[in-house]
Amino acid sequence: MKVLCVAEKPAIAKAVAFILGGGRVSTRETKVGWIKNYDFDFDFPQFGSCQVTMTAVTGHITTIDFPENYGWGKCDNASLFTAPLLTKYNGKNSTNIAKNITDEAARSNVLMIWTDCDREGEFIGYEIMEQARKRNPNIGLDTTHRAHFSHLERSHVIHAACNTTRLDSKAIDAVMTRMELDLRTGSSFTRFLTDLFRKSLKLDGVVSYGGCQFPTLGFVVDRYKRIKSFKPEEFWYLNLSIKKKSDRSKTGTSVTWSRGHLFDRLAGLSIYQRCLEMDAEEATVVSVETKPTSNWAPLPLTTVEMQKDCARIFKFSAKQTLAIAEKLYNSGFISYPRTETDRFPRKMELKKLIEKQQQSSSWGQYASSLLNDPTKYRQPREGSHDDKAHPPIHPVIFTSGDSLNMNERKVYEYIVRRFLACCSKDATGLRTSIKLKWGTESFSTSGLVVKELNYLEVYIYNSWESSKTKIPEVNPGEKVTLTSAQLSSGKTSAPSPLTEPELIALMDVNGIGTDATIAEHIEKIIERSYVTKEDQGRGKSKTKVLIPTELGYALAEGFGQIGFDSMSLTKPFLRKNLEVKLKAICDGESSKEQVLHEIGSMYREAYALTSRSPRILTESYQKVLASNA
DNA sequence: GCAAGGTC
Repeated sequence: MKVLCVAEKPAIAKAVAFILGGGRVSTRETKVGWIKNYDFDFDFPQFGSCQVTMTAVTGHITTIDFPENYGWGKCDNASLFTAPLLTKYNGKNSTNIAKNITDEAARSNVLMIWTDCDREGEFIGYEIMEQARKRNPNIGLDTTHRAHFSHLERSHVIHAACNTTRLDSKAIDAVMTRMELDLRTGSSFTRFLTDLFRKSLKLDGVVSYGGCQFPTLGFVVDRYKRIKSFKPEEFWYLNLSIKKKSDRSKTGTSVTWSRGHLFDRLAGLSIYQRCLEMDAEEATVVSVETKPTSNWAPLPLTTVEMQKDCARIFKFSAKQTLAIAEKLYNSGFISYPRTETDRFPRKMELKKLIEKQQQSSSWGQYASSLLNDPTKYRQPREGSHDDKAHPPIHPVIFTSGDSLNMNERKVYEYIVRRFLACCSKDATGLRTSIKLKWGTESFSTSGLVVKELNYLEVYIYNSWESSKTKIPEVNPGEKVTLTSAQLSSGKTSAPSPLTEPELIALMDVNGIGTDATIAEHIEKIIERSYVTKEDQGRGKSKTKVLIPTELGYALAEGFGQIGFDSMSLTKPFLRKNLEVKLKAICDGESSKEQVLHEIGSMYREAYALTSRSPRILTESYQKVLASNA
C-alpha cells in the first residue's frame, strides 16, 4: 500500500514525517523550493505496512472568481450576486503545488489529509482531494482519510495517524458559503463605490467594501464621533484627607468617597454641609481589613494578545508584530504564531522548553530557578479558547539573538518572558482596606504591600508595586483627624481616539477577521485612506491613534443613513450574523443553500437601496468636506 | 483595480 499524506504547511509535513518515519526519512525536492516530499515507511492499523509520502501545500491552493465576461465594467454590478463562479489557482506557485499533489496521488492508493483541524483546514483538505483525484479516480470524499491533531507531541501524532476519520463536508460547505458571499458582496459594492466616487467626485483610487473592512472602519468612526459629540460635564465630590491623631505631620492620606461623582452641585453641597455640621474635625474608622491578594500570571499567548502587547510595549503595528513573529517561526525559534489557543495541552513537556532558555544571560537564571526550585514552577493557567489546530505561542529553541535585528530580538524576548511568566506562580501581596465614616458619608482607602514578585521577576512589561504612601495604622472605632474636607469639582474628559490594541480587541470580541487576518484588515483601511494613523502625546506616553479620514467618515455616515433593517454595513452585526450562520452549517442546523439565500438576499437588498440613492453617499462626503473647510 | 481566508 502507498499512502499520500498532505499537510497545510511545510513545517507540519516535516515534523509529522520525522515522527512517523522514526528518523528514517528520505527527502525529495519539488518544483517549489520550500515544499519537500518526505518518503518513509509506517504501519497503519487501517492499511498495514505502507510506503508513505508526506508533503504539504501552503494554505489554500485555489480561489474563486467570476468568468471573463463578468469583469469590471463588463456587466451590471448587481448581476455579480447571481453570476456563475469559477475556481482558479491562487497565485503562481499554486499550479506547481497542485501538480505535485496530482502526481504523487497518481502513484498512491490512499490520500490522508493532515491540514489544521479548523474550518479552513477542512476546506483546504477538500482542495487537496480535488487535485489528488485528477489522476486517481479512486480518491473521493468517502475514501479520503483525515488525521485529527492539534499539536506535534509524538504520541498524539501517532494516535492521529492510526485513528483517521473522513473530511467534514459540513465545514467544507461553510467555507464555500463564506467565500462566495465575500466575493459577491465585496466585488459588487467595491465596483459601485469606486465608480461612483470617481465619476461624481473625481476621487482617485479604489473605494472598497469588504465584510471585515467596513466594521473595522466603523469602530474607528464610532469612537471619533463620541469624541466629537463629547460635552464636558462638571461634577462634584467630597475630597477628604485624614491622618492618625498621634501623627504630627501636616499631610494626610486622601480617601475615596463611596458615592464617587455627583453631577448635581446642590445635592453635593447639602451633603457636605450636613457632614460639616455633624463633625468638622474628625472621622471614624469603621473597619480595617488586611487580606492576601495576588496579581495573576498571564495566560498562554495567543496571536491577538501578542499583537496587543507588542503595540503597547514596543509601539509595533499588528502587521509588523505578525511579520516579525512569522520570521521567528520560519527560523525555528518560536512555535506557529497564528493561534487562538490559550491553554497548553496537558501532555506538553513545558519543562523541556524552559531548559533551553537556561543559557540566556538575561533570563537564563530565572529559567533555571523554575526548574530547580519546586516552589517556583506551576502548570500554566488554562484559558477558555482552543482553536484545535495550534498550541499557544511559545519559544522552541534558544537564540542569543545574534542573527536577529533589534525588533526581532524584542519580540523573541517578549515571547520567551511571557512563556516563562505563565509557567510561574502569581505575584502575591497584602492589601489593607480601611473604611471610614464622616457624618453620614462612607469613605475608603487601601494600601498594597507586595510580598513575592514571582512571575513579575521575569515579566518585566508589567509592574505591580507596593503603595508609595503608607496608609495609617488605625483600628476600628478609632477617631482620625481630618486634614482637609472640601467639596471639590472636576470635569468629565473626552474619550481618547482609538488605539490599535483597542481596535484589535474590538475586532476580536466581535468576530471580525481571524488571528491571521485582523492585522491585514487594519492595514487595508489605512491603504484605502479610510483612516490614518497619527502620533498622540509625547515621550513615554506617545501612542499611535486611528482617526477616520473625510472619506472614511463619510462612508460610515452615509451607510448609516441607508437603513438596512438597522443593520448598517459599518456595524459588526452582519459579520457576526454570518459567523453564526456558518456555525449553523457546521452543526448541521442549516445548509449552504439556505445561508447563501438568506444572507445573499439581504446584501442584494442593501445593494439595491444603495445604488438607488447614490446621492446619500456623495452628499455625505461633500457635507464632511464642507464642515471641515 | 474588487473580498477574506490560508501561508512563504
